[in-house]
Amino acid sequence: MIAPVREPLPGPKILPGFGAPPVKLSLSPARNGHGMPKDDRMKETRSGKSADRPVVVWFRDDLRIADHPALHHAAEQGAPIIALYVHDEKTEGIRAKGAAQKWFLHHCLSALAAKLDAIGGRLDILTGASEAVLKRVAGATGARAVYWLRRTEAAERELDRKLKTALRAAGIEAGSFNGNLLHEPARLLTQSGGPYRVYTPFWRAFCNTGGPRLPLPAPKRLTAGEALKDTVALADLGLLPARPDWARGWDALWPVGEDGAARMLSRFLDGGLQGYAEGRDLPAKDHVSRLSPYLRFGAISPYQVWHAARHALTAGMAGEGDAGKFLQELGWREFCHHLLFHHPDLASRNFQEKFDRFAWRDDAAADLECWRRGRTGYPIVDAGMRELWRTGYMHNRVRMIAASFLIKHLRIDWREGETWFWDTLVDGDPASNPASWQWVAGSGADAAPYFRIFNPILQGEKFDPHGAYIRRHLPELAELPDRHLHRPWEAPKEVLAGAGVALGQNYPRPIVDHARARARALAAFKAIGDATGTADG
DNA sequence: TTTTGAGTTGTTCGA
DNA sequence: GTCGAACAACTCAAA
Repeated sequence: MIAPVREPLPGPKILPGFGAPPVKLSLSPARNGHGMPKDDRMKETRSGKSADRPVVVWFRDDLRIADHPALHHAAEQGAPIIALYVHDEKTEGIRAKGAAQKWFLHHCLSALAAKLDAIGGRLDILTGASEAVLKRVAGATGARAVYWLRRTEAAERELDRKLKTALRAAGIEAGSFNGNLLHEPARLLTQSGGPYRVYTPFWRAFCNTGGPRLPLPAPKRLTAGEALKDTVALADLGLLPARPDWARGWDALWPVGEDGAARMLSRFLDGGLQGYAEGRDLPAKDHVSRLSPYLRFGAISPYQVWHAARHALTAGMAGEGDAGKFLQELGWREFCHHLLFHHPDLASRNFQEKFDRFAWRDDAAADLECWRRGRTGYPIVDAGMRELWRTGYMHNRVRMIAASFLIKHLRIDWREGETWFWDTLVDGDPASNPASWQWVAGSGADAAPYFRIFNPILQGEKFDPHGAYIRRHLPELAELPDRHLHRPWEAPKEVLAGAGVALGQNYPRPIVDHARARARALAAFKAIGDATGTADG
């Protein structure tokens, strides 16, 4: 069980605006489907023997050495390797990482550097606009090739496309590999040739593709290329919070890098997977994998996770139902990336256009702040928001409850919630975060029906029946008996006094009444449903 | 082409 | 207390 960090945290770290304007992109042509670059031709335009010229491996959201097709391919060639990370805050349209993500990123980079060191390599860090940096490095070192793993975000793909063109024009091989996704979003399509919009058919189609390849081994030995000029120390990137250090204690929650990911994985397979199908809904229990931030930064690959779970199943460590449910969660990660790939403005724009008419409240700043701080008066919501604030993580079931509350009870635009999660979650993911928020809002593909409005009281009673999760994160309510814990405002005065709860003082009264909020939400959703309706009430 | 069945995670109300 | 139906209509995927 992971103990919470009791450190109170400071105000908002960053509140970026909603995403940059969508970038128009041309889809790259079909690839060969084997994770290999589609153009492997060697180009000899520089002097010197090809084998002496270094290969640049550009690390991005794939901070590992095992099961890394780009590194693997480079290492097989025996050339000196320049392992490069570019801290890019310059390229336009690339979404700035949230504060909690930066903390996680820092530690992944640190761990990757150590991993590379141990096999004779070296991680170099540079800052600047990626395209310019890569071109400069490739030119200065006389690199023969640059390899990387593909990403999903539109601006990043556009960057990669431009870089690829520029490198090839300069006679340098440019190879992109698939290593972060189990499927190729451009290739897994419906029979009519379009992208999937519904999860179940997507998953069925994926399962019919024959299953993911086996993970690649980490290289045993590398030769590091010559040191680069102008490299930056990791500590100087400013990824860690300084004063106050709101992440104090997080290293106990999140063991770093690939080794940390492996520990999390085996902890989960040993203890959490058995009973996952039911246990994953109980936030007080430890039946979730907590692999999301590691997958987000590529400290572990989905191939490694997939095969580990399959192995646990065949070894009898888990039942078909439990393992299947867990694999499906990997499937949801794939589906979210599928959606982002085909809908680049997923984070900024309603997937269903009719939601552009939804009557979000624009005078709700105070309620939004209550939600962020975990002061809504609904214990399960507040416990989740405090868990997020203190640990950089929130249990999946509680994410849905908290998100539903913001959208439906407070009628605050889902993009406000998405932005907050992006900044505060260590696993803030460019695909999963917006896709999930749209799913809850009902504006997404394959969305929840409009009438599915979580009752925060019932959800608490159902999934945290003894309040262990609430007590953990809301110590001010810890002494309340179970039957009043999920609705303290209904508790008799003497019970509240006996538990040391002073409503309105050390714990807030509900900021909205559930029944009324539900009725208003239903009306607002109904209003956008009318084809001719104008949702101006 | 047309048709058909289905769609992650809920709640409330009345019998 | 338990159970089933109602809660919109629509769009997607596949037959």
